Amino acid sequence: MLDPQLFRTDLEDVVAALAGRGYAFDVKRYRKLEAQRKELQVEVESIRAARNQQSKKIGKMKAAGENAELILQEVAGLGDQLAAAEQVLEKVQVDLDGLLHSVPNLPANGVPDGFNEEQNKELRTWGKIKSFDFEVSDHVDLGTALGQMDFEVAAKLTGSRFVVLKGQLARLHRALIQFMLDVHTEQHGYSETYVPYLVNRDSLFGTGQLPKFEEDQFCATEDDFFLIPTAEVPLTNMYRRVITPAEQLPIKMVAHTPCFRREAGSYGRDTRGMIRQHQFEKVELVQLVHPEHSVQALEELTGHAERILQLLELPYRAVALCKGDLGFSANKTYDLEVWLPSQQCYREISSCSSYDTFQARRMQARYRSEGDKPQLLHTLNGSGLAVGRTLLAIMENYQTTMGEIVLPAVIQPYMGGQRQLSPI
RNA sequence: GGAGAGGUGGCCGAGCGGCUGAAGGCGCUCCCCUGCUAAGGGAGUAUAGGGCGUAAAACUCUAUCGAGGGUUCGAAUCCCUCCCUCUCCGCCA
Repeated sequence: MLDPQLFRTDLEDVVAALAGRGYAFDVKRYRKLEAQRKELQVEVESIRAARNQQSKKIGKMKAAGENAELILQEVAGLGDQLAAAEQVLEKVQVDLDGLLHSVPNLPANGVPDGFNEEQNKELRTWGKIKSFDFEVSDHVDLGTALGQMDFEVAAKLTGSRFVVLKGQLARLHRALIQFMLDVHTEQHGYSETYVPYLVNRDSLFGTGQLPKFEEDQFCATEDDFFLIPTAEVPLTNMYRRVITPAEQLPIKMVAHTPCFRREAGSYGRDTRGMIRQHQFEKVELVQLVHPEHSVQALEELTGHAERILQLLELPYRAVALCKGDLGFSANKTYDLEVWLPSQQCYREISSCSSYDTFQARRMQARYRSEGDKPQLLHTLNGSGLAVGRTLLAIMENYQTTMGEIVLPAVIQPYMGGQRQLSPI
């Protein structure tokens, strides 16, 4: 969330910045609630102060063996007055919190203007798009022909948007995870972390998925736990209500987890294949940094994700999301999009974002420099990479006319030296 | 799942209805003393929110002793619910 102080001091600027990303802030409602809040809070606190003072007096009188009857009667009325005022304040505070909690982050400097995907800005492309001298298949046809990818049996087990992988393809899927983790831990300085896949409401609130996006989450209602939509949630929330000594920053963590998303509202999109699933694997990078370093950190983190694509020799491009395409909590996002021959276009395979203090404020994740007060730190994260999409990108980009899949050199050691996948 | 014990400040630990934002100790910061080291003396040492302030400070109010409710003029202290930790038993990958 944004600093409530910012709304009080720079309302105009905040509203303008929000309009830039297509968010209409209800200024009238805010002004009204904030005015009420202020008045009521002052009232409640002054009643409370009066009561505390009197109660203390009663204590002292009783200790001295005096009769406190008179004051006691006087104070009795305060209790009801206080309760009534508190109730009204509570209601206003809840409304105000609700309003502020659903306000998205402000775009960072330099984020391109625009309200939708078309206005995102391509920054660079990498790798050579292969030309095939035969009709390319998509990963569904390739996987089915291999006899190692089965959507129908997954549908029987659960429903749509799930997949079963078998044999060498399942192994490749696992190998990609190992490979990514190895690169990030050994070359990029991330600390490997294993985390819960079920989290509570506080955690989802901390990273910004709640309260606004509850319908996108899978909930274990019995316990009020949620299946994580990304490892960002448990990783970042490890530092919820923690004050980290400044010299321990940056904190860099990497985790492989499954991710679960209901994909509500995307019923018609990417219904074929592994692009959009309810369950998928991801290797996630998270950094907690000193505010002065977050701009640089986003560039680095994005580079770390790009490194995986480069090592796998998959053509991709990097895109800066425009203001209107930013996620709720992000102030800046770079998407990495991998080339898919079957679709003749680039598709998202990684999303790297910085959040300035937006998540940190919700989580109260802070750092402290020697002798200073605790300050909110900055959070960042990015996929390094989405594993399912990496798998299908390899299948499509490395297919042969015989329907085999040639394995990128770096992955072969993880496949027992095997050099290609062939039909079972 | 059964039985028990607990959750207090950076840490240890007292308190079990008022004078306790919280004794005492450790740690940390500053000052004094001692020619180093060790020891000693003194002061300070939470976080968040509000009001007032151009800002910082100062001042002032409020909240916080696992979380949420309740009793009371007044709750760290009494009652209820929940969460977490530990010990023993059972079960289990």
